[in-house]
Amino acid sequence: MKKIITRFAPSPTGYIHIGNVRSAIYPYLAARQSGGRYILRIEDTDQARFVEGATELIEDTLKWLGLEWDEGPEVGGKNGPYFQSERKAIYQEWAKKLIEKGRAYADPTDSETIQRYRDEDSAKKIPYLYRNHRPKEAEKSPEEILKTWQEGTPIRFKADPKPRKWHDEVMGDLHAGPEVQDDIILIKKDGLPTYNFAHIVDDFLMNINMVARGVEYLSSTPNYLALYEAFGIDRPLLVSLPHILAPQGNKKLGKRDGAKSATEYRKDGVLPEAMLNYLACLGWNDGTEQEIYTKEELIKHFSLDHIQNSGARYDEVKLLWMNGQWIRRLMEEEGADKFYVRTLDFWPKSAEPFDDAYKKQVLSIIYDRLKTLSDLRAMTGYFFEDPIFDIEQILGNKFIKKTGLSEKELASLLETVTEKLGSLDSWNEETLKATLNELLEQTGRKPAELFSLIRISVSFAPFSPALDLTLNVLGKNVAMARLNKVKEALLLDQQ
RNA sequence: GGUUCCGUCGUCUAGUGGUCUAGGACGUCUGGUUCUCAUCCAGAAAAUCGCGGGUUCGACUCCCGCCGGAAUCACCA
Repeated sequence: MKKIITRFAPSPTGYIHIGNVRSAIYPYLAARQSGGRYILRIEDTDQARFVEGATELIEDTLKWLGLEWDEGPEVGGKNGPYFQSERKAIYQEWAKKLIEKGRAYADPTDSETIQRYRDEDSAKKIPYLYRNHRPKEAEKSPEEILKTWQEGTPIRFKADPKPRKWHDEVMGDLHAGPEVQDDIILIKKDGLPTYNFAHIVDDFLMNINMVARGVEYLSSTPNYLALYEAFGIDRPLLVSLPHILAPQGNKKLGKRDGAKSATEYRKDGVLPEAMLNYLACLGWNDGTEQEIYTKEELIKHFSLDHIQNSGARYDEVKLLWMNGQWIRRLMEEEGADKFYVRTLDFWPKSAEPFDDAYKKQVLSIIYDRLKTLSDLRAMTGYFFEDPIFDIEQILGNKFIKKTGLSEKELASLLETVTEKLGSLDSWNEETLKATLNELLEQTGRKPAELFSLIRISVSFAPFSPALDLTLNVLGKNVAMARLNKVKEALLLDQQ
């Protein structure tokens, strides 16, 4: 297999939201699968849109997802620098090569004039193409252009418009006519290159042989092809990635739709394994019926030709399902000790004074009902502090209502319970399970009735793990105290 | 408007001319797991494969037309 050398080349204009993370994931998988290289390059040529700290945000996302890069910021590499703003001289040198070949020119036309061309063409209802307005300076000799060019004057490509065909690894065989090929800007007024030019140069110098990017670049591809041709260099494998669609409508998912950053999901208790799994499988599948993939499995099974060529709708519900799957899987594979470390930021405040051993116990009986780690906050409160006491919650419970028992009778039922549980010398899962079963027999109540009464008395929660497990973790003292409190309240309320 | 791309259950998808009276997953609904919620298990509903022609003994799969959706037409990436 050919070694894929590819890159993720984001612009530091803010966080990368989940709609864009796929264009980081797929090249990573392709590179790792082939034993190639994955390069991170920061495309910061637009000074106006530059956002302080955005690079760190991007790096953070990649690290969180486990997409480590072989070259780029922090790690360096032999083809650096990896910030385009530091490569200005390189682009200018390469632009000059094009001038020498007679394929580029310095264009002094001011923006008002350009706008006028646009308006005129639009009034005439003909497609606006700058090459139809090519200035006389374009006809100067290369020597003359090189001699007089100075920063401040943009450099434009001299298009070679003709029908072009190419192959896209996702979209298949594509073609375009000359009407989309134009004299694109190579070097801007500020001396920095445009994306259109910079990525061509960088990809070549960094030996990149596969470029994956969103479909929005499809219509610019003929211009890129013309540039490769003008330089006489081989083009890399081209991979167009369809957009991820917003939950509503047919537009691509964007920050306006509330598209969160990948790392925002980390705060919400989504595991990176689940995020990676979900995003990789949104619009890709290996032809089998497998749904859950580890990173290693993704690397092994990934293939470009199984990437869907239409947009995929983002479905947070499925992401959360997948996260639940991963929580269970990791708990069962890694064990509570190891998995517990991942949950440290997600416990309710009331859990702070408790030791790790106790929280691990809670975790191990509650993990299988978590969708996100942050569910811990809402679901475990009664393990750490006495729940808010509300007698109505007991009387209003549908299972307790079903018993048809009066408050006095409920109190006496609880009396039986506390007596029996209170006499337990050894408080553990086995003895509790046995005792609860005995109580069932002794009282003649249905499990739903008796257990609901006990459950609510100790938790005041709408649900809890199995009763024997819950009681065991709470411990005898806490459980007995709460049961007694409810019992007394029922008697008091009665009078 | 020009150009280009896309079109299978509500959603993500399998499907490369016959094994498709279209398979899986999420979601929904039903039942089971001698307690709740969830997990797990079993089952159900859910796609005239965008529409219309053609090629073929046979088309979701190939061809043409149409319709619908999207992208792009910057000194942004």
